[in-house]
Amino acid sequence: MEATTEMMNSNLKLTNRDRAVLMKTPFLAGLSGNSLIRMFANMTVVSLSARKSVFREGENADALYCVLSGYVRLYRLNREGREADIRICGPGDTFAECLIYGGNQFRYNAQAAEAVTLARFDLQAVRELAEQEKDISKAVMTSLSRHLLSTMDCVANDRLYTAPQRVANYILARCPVDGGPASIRLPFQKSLLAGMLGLAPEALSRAFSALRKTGVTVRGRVIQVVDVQALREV
Amino acid sequence: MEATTEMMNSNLKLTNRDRAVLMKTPFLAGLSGNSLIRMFANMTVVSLSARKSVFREGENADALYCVLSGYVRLYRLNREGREADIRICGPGDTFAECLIYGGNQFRYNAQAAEAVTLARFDLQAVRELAEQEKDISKAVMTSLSRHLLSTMDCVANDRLYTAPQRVANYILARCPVDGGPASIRLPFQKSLLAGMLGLAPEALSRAFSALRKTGVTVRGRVIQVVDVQALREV
DNA sequence: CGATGTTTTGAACCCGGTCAATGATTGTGG
DNA sequence: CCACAATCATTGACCGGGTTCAAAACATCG
Repeated sequence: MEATTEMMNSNLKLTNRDRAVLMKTPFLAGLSGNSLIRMFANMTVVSLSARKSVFREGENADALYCVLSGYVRLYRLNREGREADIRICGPGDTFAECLIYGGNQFRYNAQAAEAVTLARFDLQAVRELAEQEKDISKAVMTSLSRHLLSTMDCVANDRLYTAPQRVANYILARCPVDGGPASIRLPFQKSLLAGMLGLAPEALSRAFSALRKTGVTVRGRVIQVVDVQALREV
Repeated sequence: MEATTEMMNSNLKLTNRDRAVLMKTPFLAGLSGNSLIRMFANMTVVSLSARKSVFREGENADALYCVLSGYVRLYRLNREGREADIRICGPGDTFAECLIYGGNQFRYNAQAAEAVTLARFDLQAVRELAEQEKDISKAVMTSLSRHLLSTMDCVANDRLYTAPQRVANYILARCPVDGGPASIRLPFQKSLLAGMLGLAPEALSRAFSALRKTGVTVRGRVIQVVDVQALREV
């Protein structure tokens, strides 16, 4: 709408790093050279600054996306305008791929949680490619399957565990070691983690302080765990 | 384990009704005659009485299922043994299809909520068919997409709405009319609906009585709505 | 008509949301 | 490089929705 000078929707060439991310996603990994070329032919690179909208619920769906860098929030609104995150997509994650065979409208809002670059694939083109090339349909199925399993995990986590337990699960899933001390660094702001776990930011804060007695210390984005095994007991 | 005399795991012929259900699922609808025959060749019919387990989390995944009649609960357990439903599958629903390209172990428990008959498809055989036949891979993608969208709906519902609102949503989604009075019949026990909405049975009961003042009356499995439009305001 | 399983209701409790105020970080322009 | 603004994170107080446990009312089925 308004003619701002800030960068957005600019079509750029892939950097080497972006290209490496792209090749490792389930969505493109394992494609033959030919399929890869055809996918790239229907791809554009999109850069968005923080808080910009990628698309909104109800809009006509013309593309699916793959995150190259940064994080994207998928969320839905209720009538009063409260937001609930459905998924947080980071580098390598694909979103809106469920629309290849699932309808023609976006079913949720997508917003850049920070500055992001995305690979944008034309939906209709991917539909046609998936019909023709077996390795592409296989990649779509793999991507959909993973995505579905993780969303089912999300439902189960919401329903089974309390806030401190969900935070502990998150930390444990990212700890490189099986026992003893560990340290991880959050790849994004805490408010984003809160939404991802289905919590208000305040609840995440309280969960962290509740975990202090289990040997979890948080300073900025760095989380240190005294004993991974002990955290597993929570 | 024990040698009971009750019917279970008996391989039966399809009834006409079961066959009709099967042909309308996204998983088989739209298949060519040839693909259909090959799918049927890898299918067996399984009957289970209420509360019997179809499979358990962690078991080696060798099949996917399509519900022909009755309802199946997909749920997960926490360490203390509390259960949380992830999905309720009714006639025409497919489950464990995410394992075609998503791993070799069941990721949740599946249990017959009542007497059920299921179509059981060998997972490895479907994998191979999906590689060969384009219409089969397309059916798999369609099924996965729908399933994913509905699971994302579930996350959003859990996070956005209160118990009475979720119940109202459930009723509204099943009301044949847009306004005025309506009446629907629950296809299963209330405790199953409770789990489906992420509630304890008591909470569902209270939600129903909270909806009385909005013109919702419940008698047994029959739910009557005075004014559908009014219910939409909740 | 008992016997078993299901639903409802009541009471107590607790988790997490909301609001408000204070601290900590980050970013920006002088 | 510092000072200020803006955003983000933490903490406290409060409240409400939902769970849990226990008991009573209802259904269902033999």
